[in-house]
Amino acid sequence: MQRYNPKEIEPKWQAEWAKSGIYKAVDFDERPKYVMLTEFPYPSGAGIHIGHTREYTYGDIVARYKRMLGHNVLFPMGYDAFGLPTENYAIKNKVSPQQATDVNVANFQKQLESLGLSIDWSRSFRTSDPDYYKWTQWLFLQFYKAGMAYQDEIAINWCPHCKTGLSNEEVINGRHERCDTLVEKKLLKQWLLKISEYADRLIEGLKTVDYPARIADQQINWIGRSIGAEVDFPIVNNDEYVFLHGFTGSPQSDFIPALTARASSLGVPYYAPELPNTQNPSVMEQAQFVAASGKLNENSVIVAHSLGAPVALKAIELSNVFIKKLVLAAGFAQPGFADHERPFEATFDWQFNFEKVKNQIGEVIILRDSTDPAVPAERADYLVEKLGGTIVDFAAESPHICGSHEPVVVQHVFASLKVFTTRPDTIFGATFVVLAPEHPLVSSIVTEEHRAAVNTYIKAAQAKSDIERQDTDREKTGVFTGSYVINPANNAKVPIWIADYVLTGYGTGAIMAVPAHDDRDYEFATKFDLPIIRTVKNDAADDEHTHADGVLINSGKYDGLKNTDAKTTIVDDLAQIGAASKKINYRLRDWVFSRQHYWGEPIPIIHCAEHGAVAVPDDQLPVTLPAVDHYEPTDTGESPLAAITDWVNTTCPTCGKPAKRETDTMPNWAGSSWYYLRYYDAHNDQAFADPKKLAYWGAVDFYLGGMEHTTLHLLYSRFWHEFFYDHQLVPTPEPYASRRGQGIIQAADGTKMSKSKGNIVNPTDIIESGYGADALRLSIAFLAPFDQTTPWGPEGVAGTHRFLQRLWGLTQDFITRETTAGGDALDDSIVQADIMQAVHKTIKRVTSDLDSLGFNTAIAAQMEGLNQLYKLREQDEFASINAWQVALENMLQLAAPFAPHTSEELWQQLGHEDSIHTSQWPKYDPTYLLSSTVTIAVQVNGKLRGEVTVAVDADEQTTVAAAQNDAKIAAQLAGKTIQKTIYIPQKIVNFVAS
RNA sequence: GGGCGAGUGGCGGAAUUGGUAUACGCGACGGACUUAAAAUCCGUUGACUGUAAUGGUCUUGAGGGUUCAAGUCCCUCCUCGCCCACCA
Repeated sequence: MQRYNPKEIEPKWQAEWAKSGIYKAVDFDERPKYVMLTEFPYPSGAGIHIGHTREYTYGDIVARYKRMLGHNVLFPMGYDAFGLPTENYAIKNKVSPQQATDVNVANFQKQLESLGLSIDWSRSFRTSDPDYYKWTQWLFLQFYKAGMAYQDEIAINWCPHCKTGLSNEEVINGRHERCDTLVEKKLLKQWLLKISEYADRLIEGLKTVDYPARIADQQINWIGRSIGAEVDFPIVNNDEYVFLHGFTGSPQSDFIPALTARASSLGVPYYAPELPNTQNPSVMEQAQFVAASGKLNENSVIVAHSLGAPVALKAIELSNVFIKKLVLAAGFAQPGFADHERPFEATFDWQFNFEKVKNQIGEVIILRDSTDPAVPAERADYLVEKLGGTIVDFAAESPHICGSHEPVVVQHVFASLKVFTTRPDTIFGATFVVLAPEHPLVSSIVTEEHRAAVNTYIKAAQAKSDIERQDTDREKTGVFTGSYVINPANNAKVPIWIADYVLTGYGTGAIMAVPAHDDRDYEFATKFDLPIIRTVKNDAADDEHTHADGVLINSGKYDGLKNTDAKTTIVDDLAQIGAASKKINYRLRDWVFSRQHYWGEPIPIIHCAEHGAVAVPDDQLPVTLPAVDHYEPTDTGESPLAAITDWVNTTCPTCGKPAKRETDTMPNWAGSSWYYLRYYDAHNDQAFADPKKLAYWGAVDFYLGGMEHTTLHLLYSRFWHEFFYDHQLVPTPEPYASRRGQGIIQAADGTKMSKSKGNIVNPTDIIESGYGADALRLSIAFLAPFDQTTPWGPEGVAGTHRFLQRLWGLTQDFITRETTAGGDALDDSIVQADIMQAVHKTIKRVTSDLDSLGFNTAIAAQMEGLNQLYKLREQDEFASINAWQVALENMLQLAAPFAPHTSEELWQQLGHEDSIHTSQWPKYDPTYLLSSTVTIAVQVNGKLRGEVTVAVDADEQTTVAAAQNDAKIAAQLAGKTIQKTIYIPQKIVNFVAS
């Protein structure tokens, strides 16, 4: 009899499998396809750890199981090779990152092979291969060409240790997720991807895939969709308004009353004259009238409608004063008014000293109505040409901007502060507003009296780290600006404060503070003694997540309304006067895509003085990394590539003139955002993958990975894939049909495994110690449910090793048995049935456990089955040869996904020439499970008092009688009357007695 | 503060729709084999109790409830883990 020696059989079968290629996935095969994907590893210098082993063992078990069920399984593996750790390792060891990667990958590959994984290595690649990153660059350019990749100078997260910018997702609790360094803010020109444009799609798509709730919830939470409104709070200032009506108009016509109403509510001075001879106007006469009014000065905001425009321009020219702002609504300064007989043209020469007028106006806004039948669109272009300023295109309430509200006009006339709120129902309780210290309006609204205090506060806020600023336990701080806004709901004048509890990056960077219904505002109001007005009775809703049925109070005409209804009603009403609009905000920010490091994919863009950022043409891809000696990161926010002038200097693809390459590289999340697709066609040099192969393999059937990637890689790759789908690059809207996260393995004491604690267990050591890969795989899979975090120590391997030895021993005993022929001994029929029952019970359990990813219980079932077979062996010593042969074969097949080497070896020793791994998964036969008797638990008053064995088809009467007659039960029932008998067939009898 | 999940022997963990709690394994203890140890094999192993029986009582974080019957369902509370977090 051979001894069980995994050290001998494991390498033997690994070599054999590699030779026969049984794990190669076949493109376009007729069997149903199954893509089993596990996250590819980052090839660090440390080699694989126990977490890799857990993930890949699970993946391999599923891959092997599906293969035996008859699927065309693709179980691929590659390397996520770009990134900081390799670069750091290379710098430290004075080798190139390419060389370091070669060494590390070779080591990983060896270790992964020693686990006996059924990977199709022919499809392997590294993200740092130019053949691969050519397509990463090409795909980036698809984003760029679609306007989804853009450059912006923004304050980004900067890791001072790694000397690179980071995305929001890479910052955990204010620290870089990789090195735990406190993140700083740095103003840098960055490439960004517009992931925020896919916010809704990323939420909606989750409904179509099979993800556990905790993964879906985490992504939804991260995207952070908030439904609310933007509300304009007019700023109280020293503006003085002049409203000039148009031809045949008056201060009562069109939108002028809306303006005067707003001005009165603001309590600011305004002048809205009736111009002379409105039915037969002379522009010069009207302009002289305005100029002579004495109402024009440096605080003037002039609003002119239609013919009021030339009147205003001439009046400014005549008055010789500087005015603050000019708003022209459907204005013009040339002849050609399509709708009238133009009686005024004769009285006006249409000659302006535009040079002079332009210098007399601070700000010009030209409102152009797209539905205007009277004033041609070019009139506005002419005005901008002569006066400068900006054109605002919109569709008016009534053509030629003659509506009675015209909210767009109102918005552009009065300076206002935009806030975002999810609680517009509480607006009557908004007793102050708060700006983030970085808000762009701060410097223009702060009064001289408060400027010094405000500046001090802003400086202090900037000096604080994000960690400090986001510490919720910190006491509220803030400073008054001296300015006020008008609450548009009740026209109350409320103060503007600055405080760092308002964040610049979210919403509008400004809030309306409702201390009665928001904890933070309450804290602030209490500290600075600001008024608190309760406006919703029974309000349990501090944010949009809860929807209590509160009723409005202290809210004017809205009193008595349910607050959930008031949210809509109030916004709708405010929208009427241009003071609010519905708005959805997301916590998700655009993806900062630039890294200032060498070891990454160069961003394939060329900057030309004339043509700006130009995409590198497809035929010039890949833009390869230059081979250089020095590539250390700089502290300046500039990539080390910038110093390699030979590489940086190039020519513009558009004009051929000298130009410079983009020197930032991509984050290492880039290569991993599409790698699964490359496995479908790993060596294609014409496309990132052949569309036919993409169509054949489709979505990944099962993607297993780490929970820590939920809001990083998993979210990023879904975003890329959805974008690809929209651009007809991939056949499915979602990349992964099903996703699961495996649990974390902790050290035996329940703490995190870490280098510094020295409690890391190296899987290779365990394999080489003599236990072998099969025992290691079993011990990890047996440990706990696959998605549960659990402590692990190598002691468990001894247990699964024993199981394999027992499996080995029983099979060897059978092979070397002394009984030869004559397996049809007369008395073996009962044992034979027992053998088959034990095996088929095991087949049933293992199969259903595998279907539900119950790896640990699938192994327990096999152990129980084997224990039973050992007991049965004592009864017949392999007399029932045929039954034993089949039983052992089935047991080996059940073990095959878990212990591929041992099962293969024994399978072949039992006489098979083909691999067990291409054999067909055994099916359980229910007829073997039938038993002639059944044991029934008997309770008295709900307490277990005994059990009886009855025929499986015994009826209620027989069973209850048997239970009652059982000695123990009879003793319990003595002296009691049975009130009720509960009978559950095949399971239980319960006597209720007293 | 918000979201999600979990509390079962010394340990990892089992337990279809409520229906024999503690499967399977580790560890521990006892025994066989051995000069000895390892390995292997056999046995015991939730707690208390002791009338040693085919015994009794208790036991799934705590307390209450529903039910013939609760680890499982309901209510209240406690503890732990993960994710998010001054996101308006």
